[in-house]
Order: sequence, then C-alpha cells, then structure tokens
Amino acid sequence: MRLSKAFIPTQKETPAEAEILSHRLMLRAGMIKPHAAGIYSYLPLGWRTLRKIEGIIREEMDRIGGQEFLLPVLSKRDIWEKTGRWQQAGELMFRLKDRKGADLCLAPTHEEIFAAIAAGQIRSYRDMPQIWYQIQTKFRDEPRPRSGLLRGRQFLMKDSYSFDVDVGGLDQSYRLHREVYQRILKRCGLDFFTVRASSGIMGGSESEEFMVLSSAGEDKAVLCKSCGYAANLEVSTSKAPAYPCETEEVKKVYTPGKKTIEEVSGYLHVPPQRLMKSLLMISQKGPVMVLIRGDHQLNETKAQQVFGCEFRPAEPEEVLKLTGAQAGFIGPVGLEGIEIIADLALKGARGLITGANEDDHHLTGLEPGRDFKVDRYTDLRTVLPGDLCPECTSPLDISSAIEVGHIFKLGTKYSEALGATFLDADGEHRPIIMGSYGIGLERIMVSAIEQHADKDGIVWPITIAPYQVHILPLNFEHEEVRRLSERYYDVLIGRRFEVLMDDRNLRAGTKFKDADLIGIPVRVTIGERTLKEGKIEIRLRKTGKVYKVDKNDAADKIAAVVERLSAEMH
RNA sequence: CGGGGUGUAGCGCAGGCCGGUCAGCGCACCUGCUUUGGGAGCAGGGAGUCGGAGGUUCAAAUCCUCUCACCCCGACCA
Repeated sequence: MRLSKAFIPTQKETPAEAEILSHRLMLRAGMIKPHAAGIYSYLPLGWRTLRKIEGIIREEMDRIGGQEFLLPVLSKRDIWEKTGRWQQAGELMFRLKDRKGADLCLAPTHEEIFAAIAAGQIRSYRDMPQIWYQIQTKFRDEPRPRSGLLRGRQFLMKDSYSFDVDVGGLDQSYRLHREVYQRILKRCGLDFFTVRASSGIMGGSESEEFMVLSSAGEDKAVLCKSCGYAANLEVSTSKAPAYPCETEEVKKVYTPGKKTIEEVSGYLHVPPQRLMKSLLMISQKGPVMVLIRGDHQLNETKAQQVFGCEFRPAEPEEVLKLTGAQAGFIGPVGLEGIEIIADLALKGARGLITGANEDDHHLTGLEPGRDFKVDRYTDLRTVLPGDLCPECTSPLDISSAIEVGHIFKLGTKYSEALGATFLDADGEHRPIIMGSYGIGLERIMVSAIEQHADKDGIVWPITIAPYQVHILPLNFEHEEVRRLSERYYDVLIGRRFEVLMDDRNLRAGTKFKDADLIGIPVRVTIGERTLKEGKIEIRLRKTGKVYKVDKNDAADKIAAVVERLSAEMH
C-alpha cells in the first residue's frame, strides 16, 4: 500500500477521551474511529490487525478439528426462554421487536443457538465429539463500556463449543482448547497466564481465564511468585496471616452511634483485625449470619457457592426484627434459629469484638465456640495482598490483568434445556456434554499494544502487524531514492510480503513520526545520505537496531529479516 | 443506577463568574514559494446551528430550566 493513497488518518494530538495507552495509540494511528460509547468503526489499519488475529485463531482452531460456522446475530426469544437467560441476562441483552411485535435480541453469546443446532442434528454417540466455532460480532449492553476497545458494547469474539458423549470427552475437548488458546496467544505475541475462574451465569463446573498482565486490565489476578499459583480474585483462596490474640473475658461496651468497622476500631482504639463483621443475609433458604474478620471483605462469588442459592443483604427492618438491634450493632451471640457461617480466618480467634444485638453496644473478648456457635467455617473472604498462598504459603500478589479468553466446562445445562440428547451405545437417551470457549479479538489487539508500545507509538509483534515492512523514502522527489523504493516495493509485494510505502511528499521527520506511531516491525529507510555509501537501512521498530545493507541486494535482506522475526513468533 | 467531569472548526483548547467588535488560538486542511535524516518557514485561504430545546433580556457561547451525548470513579459484568 502506498501511503499517498491510503486512508490512515494519523494524528499528532491525542483525543481527550482516551485514558489508556492502547486507546490513545489506536486513535492516533488512525486504526479506529469512535461512533458511540463502546462502539467503534475499524479503519483499514485496525481492521487489518483484527483480520490477522482472526487468521491465527482460524488456523489454530482448524488444527484441532474445529469447524467454522456463522450463526445469526438476530435471535428469537424462545430458545433464550428455555435456558432461562431471557430473564437472567437482564439489561445486558439488546432487545428489539420485529414488525409483528415478536421479541428478538442481538445475541450476546451463542450457547443456545449452537445447542439448538446440535439438538436437531446430533442423535448418536457416533456423531461426537464435535467442535464448532465462529468468529463474529457479539452485542452486550454493558452497564459501563470503557477503556476504548477493552469493554465495548459490540465486539468480535471467537466462540467455540464442544459436544461430547461423556465427561472424559469433555475433558479432552477442554484440554484441546486450553492448548490451542495458549498457541494463539503466543503467536499473537502476548505474555499471558491462566487463572482459575468463576463460571458466573454460564453455569458449569470448571473454568479458566487467559489473562494478560496490564495496568489497564479490569480483572484482578492473584499470583504466587514462588509456586505459580494463579487465580482470579473472584475465586482465589488464601491463608490469612493469623492475628495474635489472647483469651479475654466477655464484656459489653457502650459504643454510641459507632456502626462501621472504622468507627468502632477508632473509638475503642483496637485494630480492625480484632473486630468481626456480622452480616445478616437473606438467602432463598432463609436468614444466615455471615462472620468475617474486620479487615476482610465478603467475597460474593464464594458466598453464592456456599449458600448454593441467591442471597441479598437483609433490609434494616429485617435486621431489627431478627436481632433486636440496628445493623452495626448485631452479632452472633444469643442469636437463635439463624444459621451462622464464619470465614476460616476466624477459626481459633480470640478476643473478638462485634455487635451486642443491642443498639449502641458491642461485645468484646469473644471467642467462637465458647461464646457463640458457628455452624460452619468456610472460605468466604476476598484475598488481600500479602495473604499467604494456599498451596505454598508464600505471600501473594494481586495484579491487574486483561481477560482475553475464557474456557468453560458447561456440562448439560444447555443441552438439557434445549433437548440436545443422543442415543448411547446401550440405546439410552443422554444429554450431550458441552463446553464453551471464548476469546476476544479486540482484547488481543488491545493487550498486544499495551504490552508492546513505547513513547513513540505501537510496536507490533510481526504476526499481527497490519503490515510487515514499512518502506520509508526520505525524499520521494529524489530520483535514485524513488527508483530504489519502487523496486523494493515491487519485489517484496511480488514475494507476498505486506508492504507499506511512504511515498508522500513530506518532510523526513513527519514520516519517521508516523512510522513509529503505526509501529510496523521492519522499517526500510532510503535516503540520500546513506545512498552515498551505496547503502540503505533496515531498522527494527522493537529494538531500534539498524542494519546498513548494500542497496543492490536489499530486497533479499529485508525478506530475511521479516522471515526471521516471523519464525521467532512460533 | 450513585458520584464527579466535559460538550465551542477534523483534533487539542481559550472565552463563560462580569451578557454587548466574541466566533478566537494552536495543530491539521487548501494555494503559492522556499525547504527535505526525527512532526519546517513565510504569505494567503477555507472551515464552527458555541451538543439540543425552551426561557430571561433591547441583546445569550456567556444567566435560568429541561434534555441529549461523551469521559472518569463506584455498583454491575458471560
């Protein structure tokens, strides 16, 4: 492509709305154009990179026997009703009506539709295993789109689904996907890791996320440097360092108006670790009191699992009715008929302080088991930095990360709801065992920029760069400069390389700045100065390393550099 | 949904409090000349319903009311 003819609207200044690096660079490099919150147009340069990513994903999916589909975006209500997600997905789903008034949605994901196809066509255990995938736009009306392409309301995803006859088959399909995702991300030049994750409203048993460390990321990953333990903060466990405490007498103290941990801890001059949060929850099975150490936070994902059902905090009237006191002054002591669940960090603790079930009073010196009953100890808290690794007891780190992929063992939730059953070898009807595997194309692109950029612009990994070679004639009016540039351009294109040539009649400085911004891995600089020595320059965007090569066999040298860079990515 | 911020030319912004030569600056763009190894110089030029609607006023970018959009923090998030 000749830059004189290309639509690559680079900008010197950064649009004010862009906060994160990748967003700023993509706007400045003329890759994307904002349309509405969380909705972007992809301009030619941005689209080329997305298509590169798409190509890598397609190659790798096909390699494991995946078969590509293209499913509809418009989807009718009934199949979503069958799995309960028409209600469950709530406002996240874009909904519309057709002219007859029938309900439709823009599909936010495609489990239902793929499962419905399987329900009709897969009838025998002989028809499996199957891996079906598509690369397509998803629509989700996010509560808050943000960070450029990181969380959009419309985005590209490769989603695949596996169909197996048994759990062993699912394990195999899941493992294939884990391996293929690792290959995809590696080929895209990402430094990533996997974490155990929550399966959320997808349902299912096991799930892992593919994460890229980045301060721009919205997820928090808990990492152990010494043993490699890694988990999403939502599901991570840890051993809390024990807080030293001694046996005390129980005393009731007057704490007028002191409701929060901070207030009580300040008023009584004790650290928050000595306090115990007593949280009254209403689950579908009835009221439950949850006990957490004062400096800890209740982890709702874990609580959900422990309760085995939906729950919510009790309303003020319910708190009063069940405990006789206002929230802030409640506790487990003397509480009858309410299940009490405590976080593991409280096991063996002594001298605790919590509400007395009497307004403006707290109890001190409490000991679980001695002063109140605990029906169950379990892990309920969110990990804090410095907590100890559950596997090797080294201190844990918590880092921000971008979730680029997520794989799930779904089981039979969708196949049962949609009647996707098959006949096994014994002639029995059984539901198909499904897995679901997503990977975000924009998130790969964003992550690549976040991980590979410098003050001057993007530094593309060659596998996903919009072009491989950027020919930069410094003065296109100069005859020899022009002649050589045209020659390399033709030769390289003839050899199937992807080449951008800056044939614009601009000053050298402008061309350099644009080249750095766009970030093509191999730059070929052709100027009068080095031509006097009979040389041209090959410069690597990543390292800044310059090779001066003879002007007559430069094309071979350029090709060799591109091939070497590409080979390094496998 | 709660809190905060911003809407003035393609991009970045000033002006707003104190209504009246107030439609402005820089970049980008167009023309010409000079320039050509890290975002050139000079001269000339085009471009904006001041987010929208209503109101106050002789007069509104500026004051008032409503509204829309975008960004950030939080809640939420397959």
